[in-house]
Amino acid sequence: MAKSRTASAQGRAKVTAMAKPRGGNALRPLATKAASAQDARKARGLERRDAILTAALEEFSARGFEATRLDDVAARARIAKGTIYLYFRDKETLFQELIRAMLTPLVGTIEALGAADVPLAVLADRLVDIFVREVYETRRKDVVRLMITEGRRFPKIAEFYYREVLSHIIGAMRAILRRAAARGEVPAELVDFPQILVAPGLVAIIWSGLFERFEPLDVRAMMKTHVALVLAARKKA
Amino acid sequence: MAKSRTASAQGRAKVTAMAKPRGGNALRPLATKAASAQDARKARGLERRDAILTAALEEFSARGFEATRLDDVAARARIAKGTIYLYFRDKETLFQELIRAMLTPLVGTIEALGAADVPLAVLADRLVDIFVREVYETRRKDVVRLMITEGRRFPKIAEFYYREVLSHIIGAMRAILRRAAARGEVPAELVDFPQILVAPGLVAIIWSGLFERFEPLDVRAMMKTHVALVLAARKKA
Amino acid sequence: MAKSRTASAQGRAKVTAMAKPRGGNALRPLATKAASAQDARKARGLERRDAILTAALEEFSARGFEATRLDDVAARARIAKGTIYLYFRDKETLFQELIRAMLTPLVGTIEALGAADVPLAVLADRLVDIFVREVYETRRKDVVRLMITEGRRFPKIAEFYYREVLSHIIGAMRAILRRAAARGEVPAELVDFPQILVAPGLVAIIWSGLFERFEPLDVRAMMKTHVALVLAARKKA
Amino acid sequence: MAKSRTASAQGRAKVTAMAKPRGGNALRPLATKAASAQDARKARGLERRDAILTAALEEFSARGFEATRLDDVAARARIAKGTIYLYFRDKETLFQELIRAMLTPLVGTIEALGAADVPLAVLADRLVDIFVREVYETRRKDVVRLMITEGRRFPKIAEFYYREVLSHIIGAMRAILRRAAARGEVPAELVDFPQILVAPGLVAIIWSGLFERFEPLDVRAMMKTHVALVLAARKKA
DNA sequence: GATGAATGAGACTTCATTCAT
DNA sequence: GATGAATGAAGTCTCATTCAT
Repeated sequence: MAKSRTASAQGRAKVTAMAKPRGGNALRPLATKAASAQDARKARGLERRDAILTAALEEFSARGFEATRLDDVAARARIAKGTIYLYFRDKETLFQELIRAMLTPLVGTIEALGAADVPLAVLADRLVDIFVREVYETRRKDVVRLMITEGRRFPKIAEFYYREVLSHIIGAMRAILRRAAARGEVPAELVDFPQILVAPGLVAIIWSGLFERFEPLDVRAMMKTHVALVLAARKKA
Repeated sequence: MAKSRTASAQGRAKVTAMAKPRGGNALRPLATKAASAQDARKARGLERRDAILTAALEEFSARGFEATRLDDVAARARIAKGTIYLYFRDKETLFQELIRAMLTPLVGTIEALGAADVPLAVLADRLVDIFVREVYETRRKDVVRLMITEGRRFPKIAEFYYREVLSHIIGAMRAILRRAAARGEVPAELVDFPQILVAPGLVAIIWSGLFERFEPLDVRAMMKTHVALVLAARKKA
Repeated sequence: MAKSRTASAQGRAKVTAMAKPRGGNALRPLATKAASAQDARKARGLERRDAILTAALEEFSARGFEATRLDDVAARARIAKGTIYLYFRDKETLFQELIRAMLTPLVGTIEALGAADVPLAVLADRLVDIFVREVYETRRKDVVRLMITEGRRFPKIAEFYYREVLSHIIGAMRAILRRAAARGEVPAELVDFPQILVAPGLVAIIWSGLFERFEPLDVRAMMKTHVALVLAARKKA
Repeated sequence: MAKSRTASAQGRAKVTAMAKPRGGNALRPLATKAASAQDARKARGLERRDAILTAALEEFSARGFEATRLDDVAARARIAKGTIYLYFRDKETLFQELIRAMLTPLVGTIEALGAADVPLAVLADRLVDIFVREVYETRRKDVVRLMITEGRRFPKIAEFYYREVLSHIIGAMRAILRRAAARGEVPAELVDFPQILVAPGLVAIIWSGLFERFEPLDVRAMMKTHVALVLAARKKA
């Protein structure tokens, strides 16, 4: 005589209609105008794929992997349930592809950053700006959040994320810190913990999802403060 | 194919095996020796409750809320599945009670800290030590992680956590920072972002769950480095 | 806009109520009166199991493995769908257990027959009788039919059937034929093809399922004729 | 995210690969050289139909009706899934047409046999030979097997099979037996059970699908033994 | 005619919750 | 209080069938 699984499953609004999958998003570079009929079909397919990924991101972000129903993803993407399976083997693959698709483009950007040999003060400002504009204020924030919240149950994704994204970020940070330390801009020990540099960003992402409504957080200001803190420590050395 | 439903339920075998719910855990202050038979019964009940909570923590931590089966919780607690419902209304309540039970004791400790009027250098060491010993190296780390990973789907818990725990921590931190700033120990802007102080701790918790296997992290060292960073920034002011 | 999968799926009557799972059937030797409450529970469980097996046999026989819905099996067994999974891992296992449960008891009987050293004329009569009474006129006929119709998609069952049942039957037949041939009761070549002895039985089972309505078949008479044929051939030798 | 649905469907690529529907198979008498363009088109259509039927036979044989996916049939026939529906109303019709197409040509052959007035010894040899060469060693064996395994769920096919094939075979056998009995070649009772004559053939077909791998069976030898048995019985009369 | 992307009904299976014992 | 068998709602995935191109 079970009635409903979890009370939290209530109040889930049926998605009746959604905005047409927004034009140029980050899921795919840019589809040049399709020339032939075959290309048109392929383009249509990619469009669908993107629509699914976009819908999936929203649902997964809102409810988490397990609680998300493919029915809802389909409704949000304005397609039939079965269509999802034309593009993704199963729910798990959809999730993984989502993470992959959203994070892959980041890698290039990051790599570039590590290479630039400019004063930390300048670079830090740039980093903060990129983080806020390219991650925090976009859907990528949700992907990072998903990574944090679901990563444990998807070791493969965690590995992918570590290998393809995080290790690069960490590597870039370390390179930056090493040069900064050499110039006396930061304490040498910091080189061992690039995570410290990233920490406020992650905390901001977590905070925004859980506590924003109780106490808003000015991310940019926080990160600037943090940067200032790091830079201020140099004098000591 | 005898239909004997007649046999009365006399000699019902006791639960095959009952794990002695581990001695002094953090779920309950201390059960003073039960005096009367009634107390004994009550104590037994509390023991059960604790066993369930402990088992639940392990399962929830390992799989997340949705993916956790009460079957497994019951098995781990060495009780029957139905018994869980004698102590908790439903799965969601169990989860909430778990968070509550584990985090409540923390509050007192934190409040105390905010009050102590000692140099930040001393206090910071103490805080790091408490965090590592009382959170990071205990199951409370898992609770914090659960808070992070599941909080979004349990606004009530997020609220409880914010109200009962986080706001106190933040408040204490702010008080500490205010005094430290007054003494010129830290830049004044830091008072607005106590989150920065906590960030490395959270990052460590997340890191430990996702990437430890790829790249281990020395939490204590990282936090000391962070503290040093914060303290080093004072000179500037 | 798919409408329905297969036209043949129509006209499937909903099983609203079924006769109480018949008393002493072949699925289980005999449940001696349950003594304790625990025994009662166990007995109840076996009863359920049998009810499921019985219902499954009927559904599988009527529609084949794939076309059978566990929903219907459950309805026929007067239990909830989920209950099936308390007794059988999945649909396939249910099917296999069904075959196993029904055929296993046969083995003993067969072994006994091969041992008896009596004139073929006598033995053959006995065999025919056993086949008709123990197989053809019982649900075991359906099991044999299922073996024939589904065996190809269940190599494991085919193997089980061959190893546990068929090879014994064939072996017994061969032993019987060998002795009969030695006595000059049958041509020696027959020893190489015990299948010939069994063939009319199988054909009868197939016939009964497919063509009975067009042209009834008197199994017993056919088998007697066949036996007579085999015995008549002896004179030649 | 280009939305170019504008491109017209001009140069649609032809099917990647088109298997030359095996030359002279049994599905169709003989396609006389197509004379006009219209005939060519029709011939092309028949070719397609045959390719589908051939593919269907293989898939149905391997997996049974329900478990066969039209996707697989299409892939095997090297056509698009939708094309199947240009030639057959639905899956069930495809199945029925398949049986029909394969069995119809047999009928003539059988009728002829019943008419020949030769000694049973001669005729029987001929029958065995025809069975082995025309059925057992061809795909028709699979059709007969399908008839046996799926017939129950397709009463219409069973009826067709009985009416168009089986009754003719039975009739022919009966005629043969009647004449043979009149000549004293077989016991008179056999006339009532022509099934006995066919039984070893069916058993061989079943055996080949299920147990061949455990114990091979020499069909021709078995059938010869069986014929010898039947003929040997005459002396008695 | 041919294609194959899209659809959506349907079936298996899981598991939170209940309740007779 | 405790048990664990039973329930049935719900979700994932499949695949026959349709239809725009």
